[in-house]
Amino acid sequence: MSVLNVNSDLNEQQLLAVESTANHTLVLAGAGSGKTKVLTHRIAWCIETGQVRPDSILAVTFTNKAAKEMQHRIQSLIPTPINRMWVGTFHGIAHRLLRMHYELANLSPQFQIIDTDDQLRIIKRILKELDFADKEYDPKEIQSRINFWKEEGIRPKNVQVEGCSNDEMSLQIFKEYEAICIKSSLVDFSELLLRVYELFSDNISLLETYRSRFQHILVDEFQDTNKLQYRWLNLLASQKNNFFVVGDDDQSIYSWRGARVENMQKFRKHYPDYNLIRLEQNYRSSSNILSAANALISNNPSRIGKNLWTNKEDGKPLMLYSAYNELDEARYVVDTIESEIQSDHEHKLSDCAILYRVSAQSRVLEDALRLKGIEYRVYGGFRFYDRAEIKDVLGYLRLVFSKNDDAAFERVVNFPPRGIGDKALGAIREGARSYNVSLFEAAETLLKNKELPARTEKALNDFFMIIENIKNHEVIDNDSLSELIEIISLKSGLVEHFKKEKGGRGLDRIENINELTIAAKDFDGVEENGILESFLTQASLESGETQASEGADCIQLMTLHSAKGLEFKFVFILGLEEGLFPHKRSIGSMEQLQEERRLCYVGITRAQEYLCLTHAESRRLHGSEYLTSLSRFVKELPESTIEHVRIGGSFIDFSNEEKQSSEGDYQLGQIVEHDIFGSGIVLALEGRRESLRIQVNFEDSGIKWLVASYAGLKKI
DNA sequence: TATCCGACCTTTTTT
DNA sequence: AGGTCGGATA
Repeated sequence: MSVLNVNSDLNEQQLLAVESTANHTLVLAGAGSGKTKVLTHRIAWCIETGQVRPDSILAVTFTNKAAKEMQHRIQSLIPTPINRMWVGTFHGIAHRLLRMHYELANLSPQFQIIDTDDQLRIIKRILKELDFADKEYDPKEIQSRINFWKEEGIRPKNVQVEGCSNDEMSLQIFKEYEAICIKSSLVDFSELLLRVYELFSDNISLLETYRSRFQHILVDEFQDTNKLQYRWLNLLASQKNNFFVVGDDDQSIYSWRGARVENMQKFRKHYPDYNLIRLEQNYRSSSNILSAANALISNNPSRIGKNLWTNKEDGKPLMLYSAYNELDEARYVVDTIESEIQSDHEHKLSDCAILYRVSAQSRVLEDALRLKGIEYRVYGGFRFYDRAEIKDVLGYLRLVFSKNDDAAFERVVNFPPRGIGDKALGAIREGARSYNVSLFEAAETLLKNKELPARTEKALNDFFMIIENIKNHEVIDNDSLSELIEIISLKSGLVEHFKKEKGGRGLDRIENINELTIAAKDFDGVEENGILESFLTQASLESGETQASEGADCIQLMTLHSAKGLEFKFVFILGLEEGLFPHKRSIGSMEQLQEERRLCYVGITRAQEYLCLTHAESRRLHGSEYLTSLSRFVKELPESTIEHVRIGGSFIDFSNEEKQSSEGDYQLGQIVEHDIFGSGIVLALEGRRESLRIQVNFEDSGIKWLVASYAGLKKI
């Protein structure tokens, strides 16, 4: 099929984008408007019309999944092999560049990527060593502070401290952290990006090489780029390069992890000759669903602005169900799936998604689905390579690979427990610092010099024996990674340890280790150096989406965040209540509230034919029960698109339960007045009757916890 | 050194 | 409710 034919099924706007001849193009692509289609067709078109060779194209995405899908879709459009094209995530591409230019980037050739967990471990260790223990500092907070700095492109030497003691001490940790990373050749996620940025800005000739190599740079989900990623792209994309970005400001839902929608405005400023193309025809949703989405998002004042339209029929109205509580809500959703969807053989279970704001909401649903024997799959949550047992095995693997991997040493030296506690570890760290060697080498030295108590000495010797044992096997079968992992899981005592774990949890873990062995089989028999490296890289850069049930036909459960980019015939959005959605942590700020609204917009626009919204009048969350009020987002939807579902017979079933206490007098979001503090908004309720405590955000006096029976609050 | 118990906290997630 | 963390205890 020729590309011209392929392009013939594009609409006018899509075609303009695909064949845009401007050097810089910003495509404002509404939900369901064929964003990926435009991106893939453009690449296909560029190659096929002979304008560009695949290896002068750089296409950047945010997830590995998106990268793979893009590659796949392009290849299905054109016969030219595209494996020399650079398609990948920011991190994947950065990693590739650093491996190629490690010397210029001041890295050792065998630098290791560490993940969030390893990073936190290092920070905790630093805190302990610097004796910050007495102060109430949260390692996680420091971690995000450090990553925030890095994502701003800031090194410790560039930090401007403004007399804030918290910052000062974070800076001290930052310095120490950087020293450790340099010493042990560790690179964290934000470091990957920052290094490449510095690599390019410090080596103009290298930058020029890549500028002329990557004639075309394309970016997906541009609204999700952070500051550093933008600077990175901006460096690479000179005025001469062809820079093509696709994004939707209305779907920006990741500002909390550094995404900057403003990058879309920046693009317009940096590339003034840019060509702006709006994709506004929606091919996904029925007209009712789209009207609801449009009405909702129009309440956000700061938008670039676009209006999605469709030539589809009105379709079914949106259903709004008012549940008595979260159990009733789950029951209604599951019943509806059973009666409306499962009964019709035209429909597959996988056409159907249940979306919610917080992952804690999935429990009740899972229970209800299991009760009915309906297959389901929960997306997100724990990722495969993040599981503790997987990281344990990988820890051994890393240590076998490199003695100098301190993070791996710490993880594994006393796991499974073999009597090397804090004290022994402290001595080893001390030794490592004074001899300026790795922990592993320090331990060896301590052992040689007989500086340790007999018990520790024996334990440590055992540990070295294990590592030695594993290594010997490696020599025999050095082309079988899966075998090596099997040997590790046995010799390390991990499997034995997990077998003893109570509650069946351990068997799951062993199962996961087996899966890791299977994943490693892909690398078996590859006659190439650095197999271990590439396996470890895959483990740290990819989340391991390979769940057995992925292809199975089942109901899809996920948070609204993880639903972005997907579409389903039937969508249920649950928990439309003030305080839950919009979440109470976002209610206080205009910016965050707008982001919640965009999240709701993302949710609504996932639906093709059928959309059901629910809220529960009473909800049990974190152990206590709250009375709720309907989400403002529902009130922003046009009444004409909504049908209210009457509460079914099940209401009676629940009325037998213990009656709600009078805590119901207060609702989240309610305005109250206090004699001294003035007026404020109820943020949270806890306990009941005389022990009921209320958290109120007072206009003048800030957030306070009050005991309801003493406070004498007046409802307004 | 390992384990158990109570205090505390609780949005969203990719690399 | 359920997980994590730190201190106290075996």
